[in-house]
Amino acid sequence: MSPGKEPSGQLIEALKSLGLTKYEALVYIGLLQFDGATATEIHEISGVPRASVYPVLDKLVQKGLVIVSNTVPKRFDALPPKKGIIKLKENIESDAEFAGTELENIYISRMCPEKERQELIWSISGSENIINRLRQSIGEAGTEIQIISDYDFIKTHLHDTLFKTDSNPVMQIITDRWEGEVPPDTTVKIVEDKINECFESKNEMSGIFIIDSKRVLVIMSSPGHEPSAIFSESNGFLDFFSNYWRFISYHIDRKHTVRILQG
Amino acid sequence: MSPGKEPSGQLIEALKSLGLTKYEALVYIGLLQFDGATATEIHEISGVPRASVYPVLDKLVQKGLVIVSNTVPKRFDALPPKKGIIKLKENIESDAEFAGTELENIYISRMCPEKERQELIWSISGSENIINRLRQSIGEAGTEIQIISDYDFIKTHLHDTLFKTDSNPVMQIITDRWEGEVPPDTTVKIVEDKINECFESKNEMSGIFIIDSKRVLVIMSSPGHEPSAIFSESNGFLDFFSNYWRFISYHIDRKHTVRILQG
DNA sequence: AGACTGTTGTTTTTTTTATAACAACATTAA
DNA sequence: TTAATGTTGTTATAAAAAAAACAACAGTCT
Repeated sequence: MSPGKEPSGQLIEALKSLGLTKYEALVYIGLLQFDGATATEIHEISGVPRASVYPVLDKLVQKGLVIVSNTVPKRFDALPPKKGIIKLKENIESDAEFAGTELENIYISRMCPEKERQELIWSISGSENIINRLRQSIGEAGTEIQIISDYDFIKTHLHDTLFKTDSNPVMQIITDRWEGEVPPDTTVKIVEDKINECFESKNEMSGIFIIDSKRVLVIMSSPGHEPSAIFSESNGFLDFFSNYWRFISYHIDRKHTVRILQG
Repeated sequence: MSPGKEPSGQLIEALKSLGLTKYEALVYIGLLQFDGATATEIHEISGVPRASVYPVLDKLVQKGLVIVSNTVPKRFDALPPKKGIIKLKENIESDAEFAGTELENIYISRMCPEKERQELIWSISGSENIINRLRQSIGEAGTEIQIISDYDFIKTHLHDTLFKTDSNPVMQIITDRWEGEVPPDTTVKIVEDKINECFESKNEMSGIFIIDSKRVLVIMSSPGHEPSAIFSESNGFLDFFSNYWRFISYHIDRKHTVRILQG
């Protein structure tokens, strides 16, 4: 029995996060390669110690990923991968549902010092988390959105969000270029030369987003590091960035070649 | 800081299967109760040792479930439960997708001694797994389905499947009663008295299903035990149950009051 | 006897959970 | 001012639990 090439660690990790142990993953993978194998064959294919194969198979049967023949020796048959994955996800899904309602109960009865929270400045790490928070804030915008950001970022992460706001806020966008349509109620200022000077030079900021003059999100990404962002509703913070925005807006009108698009 | 009532073990288990550790779950739950808490407060609410709170929070931040203020002391804010769960599921979903394609690759290049497998008899445990396999077999039926089962079972688990077969097989059903419509091409024999005698008395079988004279699935459920089933394409097995079916069918016509419905 | 299956214990290893100690800083009281 | 006290954030390390690995044995078949 050739052991086949052993499965990638990544695959096993993936199966682990679906609720299997390393052995369970190995045995399941082994069974997919050789449907109807005996315990000893599984041991040989998967590299799992023979004595450990039995309890592991028990668990897999229990989880409904494997069925057993009642021959001697026993033979085992694995659910095809698609169905197997669905089954594993089902188990997780039901847990997720339970946890969801349970946590919601806890959440609605929480104590929450809103007053002070507002003055705090929050850090967000990881580009995905930043994008999420940003999209949410833009989606919740009531009247006004101010943006300084390079177009690549807007295009890849924000384009749809900007068109899909419920309350049609007035948007002012300062960026380096623009493709396609401009959203309604929107002014796009395109700084054709050296946009970098404005916000990408020293401090590595790659974007400033001010929502309803009430919330700011500033993205900072220095090369090499994970991108991070700060988010606040603090007045001081807001004043600073509102001023900064006004300053930039005024500055580029005078010093740069600016093209204006109206939505 | 009142510790609040401690979260149910079930909730923590659910969150564990979503990829959190016990501590991570406790801290997240704690933060939901008291948004914007400091590490020490979290320790007090959640019961997690203070020194352990920090690395746990790191991981939660990493997973995008928590954001940090840059005050001193640091304050922490949890993603609301709905979004938190979605985020956790996203991580799992991407793993599931990866595992799915990866396993599929392994699966298509498997070696599979079909010849011998056909002669094996497989055991399936757990009612859900049994139902799944049964529904699949019925769905794949080509020409003929023979069923002996009590109507409660058919009604709760099989009703829709029987109406939705692609290839309109001829169906013969022996049962104890029937409600509503009868599927097309179907003969239902209703044994009005003592159906138990046929298949529920001693051996505790609660159903026999023969598909295309090619596969049999026999469900056995003794009270107290988990229901189990055997499934086979073995000729000997098939012969036995085909004969059994014929025997029952003949027997009840003569000894019992039978009502016949035609679909 | 020898090869193999299925089972049962018992280590070893790894991951989580728990405790302890420390430096940095702030607050209070003498 | 200094000493005493308390708090935060870190680090190291011990204990416990879960997984993984190994060893041994009885039964079965050849």
